[in-house]
Amino acid sequence: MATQSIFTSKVLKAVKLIPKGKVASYGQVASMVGVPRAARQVGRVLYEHGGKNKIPWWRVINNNGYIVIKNPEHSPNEQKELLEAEGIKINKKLKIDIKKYRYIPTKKDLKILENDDLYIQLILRKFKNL
DNA sequence: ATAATGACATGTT
DNA sequence: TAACATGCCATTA
Repeated sequence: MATQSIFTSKVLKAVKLIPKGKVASYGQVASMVGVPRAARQVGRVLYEHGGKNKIPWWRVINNNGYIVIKNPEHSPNEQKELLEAEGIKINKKLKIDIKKYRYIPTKKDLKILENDDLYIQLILRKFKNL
């Protein structure tokens, strides 16, 4: 296996920070690792690494609250069941009340991801207003 | 070095 | 509400 890029390793680290019973959006994870507009890249990382190294890939959904997984090894229904097993309610259209379940990162977690103080303040404000 | 790709996000119809 | 359009950027070809 090739050496992972900084971006990839940070994404994996960030996803592991999402607590059981909570979810985060792709764009949110991108912001957490310092590249706010790299949501699609977060999706690609999970496509490759989902199911490996205890990565809780199922806790990442899109910003509208929908399960949008496209991976032959992990179906939308599998993701739904994994989330329900953690106590999250999901309707028939695979929609989640993201306002209710969204993980708001802590300063400590954002420090772990090597963000500087100014940037941390910035994205904390951003997610608290959701 | 250049171009295409896509587990997204956001604004406009 | 849903469909469509545009912007994005790490990877890959």
